[in-house]
Amino acid sequence: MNRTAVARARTDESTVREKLHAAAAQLFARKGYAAASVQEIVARAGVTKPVLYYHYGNKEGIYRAVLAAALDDFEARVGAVEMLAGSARTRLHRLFGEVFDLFHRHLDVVRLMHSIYYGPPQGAPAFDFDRAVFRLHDTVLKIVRQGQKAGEFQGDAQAMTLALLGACNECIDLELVHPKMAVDAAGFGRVLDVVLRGMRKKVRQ
Amino acid sequence: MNRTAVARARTDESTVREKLHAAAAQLFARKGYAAASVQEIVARAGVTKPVLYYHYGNKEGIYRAVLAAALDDFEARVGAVEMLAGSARTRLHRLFGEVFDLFHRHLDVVRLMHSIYYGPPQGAPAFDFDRAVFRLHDTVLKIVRQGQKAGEFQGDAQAMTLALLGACNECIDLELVHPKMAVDAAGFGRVLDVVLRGMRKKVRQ
DNA sequence: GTCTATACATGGATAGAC
DNA sequence: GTCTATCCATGTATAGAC
Repeated sequence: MNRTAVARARTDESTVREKLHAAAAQLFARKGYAAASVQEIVARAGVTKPVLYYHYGNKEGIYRAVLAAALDDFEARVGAVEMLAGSARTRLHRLFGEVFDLFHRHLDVVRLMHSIYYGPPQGAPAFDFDRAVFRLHDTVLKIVRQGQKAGEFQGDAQAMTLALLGACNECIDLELVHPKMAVDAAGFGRVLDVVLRGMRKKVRQ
Repeated sequence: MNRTAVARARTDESTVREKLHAAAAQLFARKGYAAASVQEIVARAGVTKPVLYYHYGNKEGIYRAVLAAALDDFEARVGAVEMLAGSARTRLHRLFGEVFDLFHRHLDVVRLMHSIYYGPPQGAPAFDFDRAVFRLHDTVLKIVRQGQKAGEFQGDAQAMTLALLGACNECIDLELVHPKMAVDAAGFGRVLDVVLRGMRKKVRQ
């Protein structure tokens, strides 16, 4: 039984790094980069300032660590759904269902990323979100094109991709701003279906 | 010729209030509320701090003035398009065309509002964006329902409204983040058409 | 690795002269 | 109405002891 295992076994104690990471994630998400102070982060983690600077170098360091961890998680999810079988329509439903669900369970982090990505740089260090965003975009576009080749869809692939992503973003945004009025997974499915209906190829009846 | 007219006639001089307003609008939009300092605002306006506090009370005062002016402008536009004639499809195209165009010409302000509305409260005073957002949402929903009654559309009115708004937001967001890849008005029209196609009622052929 | 104490900068806001 | 000078709180970051 080494030292790490001993530390892990204690009461509810995780390592200091983990506590700092968790505290920073919550505060950055709830207050934004500028408004979340180092003082508050260390207070919530139950340590003092030098501990944070020892482990993460500076405020920017722990900020990057938090964002990177969240994005890695997101990419792993998308990657997992990417290689499923089935019709293009089914796979798009699965993909967006997964994304909707993931965002739904991490609204705070989504809110933070959203404001950093789309909003003015609020004194926050630049961070590369594009990799993850492009990943999702390209995955959707790929499935749409496969659907075209298979004769499922017709129309402008880029326009269809944007319409699909827009439907997803709109439902997430609604949840961010008016949780009471937000749609659930079924409601999101109906919004998605409006778009999918506009994509499908007409068949002689 | 009164005193105001004389002041207006001078070189490029507008009133001090107007210069402060313009400087604040730019800086809030480019840096966010917290990161835009009073010092920078007054420097850009070519005056000193007490002037700002004399005219607007405090930082929050000029911030509210900037946002209120922008929202009033937006609501006036939506109101103007609201009472047009034509098919539901045509009116939706006109409405979103107007909104897309307006946002396009004020990207900085849109960016600011976006981050305040969807993002974490970055130390910024609370501000009521809901009035304007609901206004657009309700206008779209109303036209959609009229389209249903007229036999133009079929389906879930709420889902269709969200799909339309999502298409619009997606194109604006794209412009905010990747101007190079952004779609123009025609491209936006195509995205809108994907959704509208999914809304329309099938006719026997 | 973690603490106390502190240096140092910035930012919001005001007093008081003009 | 506008200026100069200044107050004071907060925030990032570090020195140095343990």
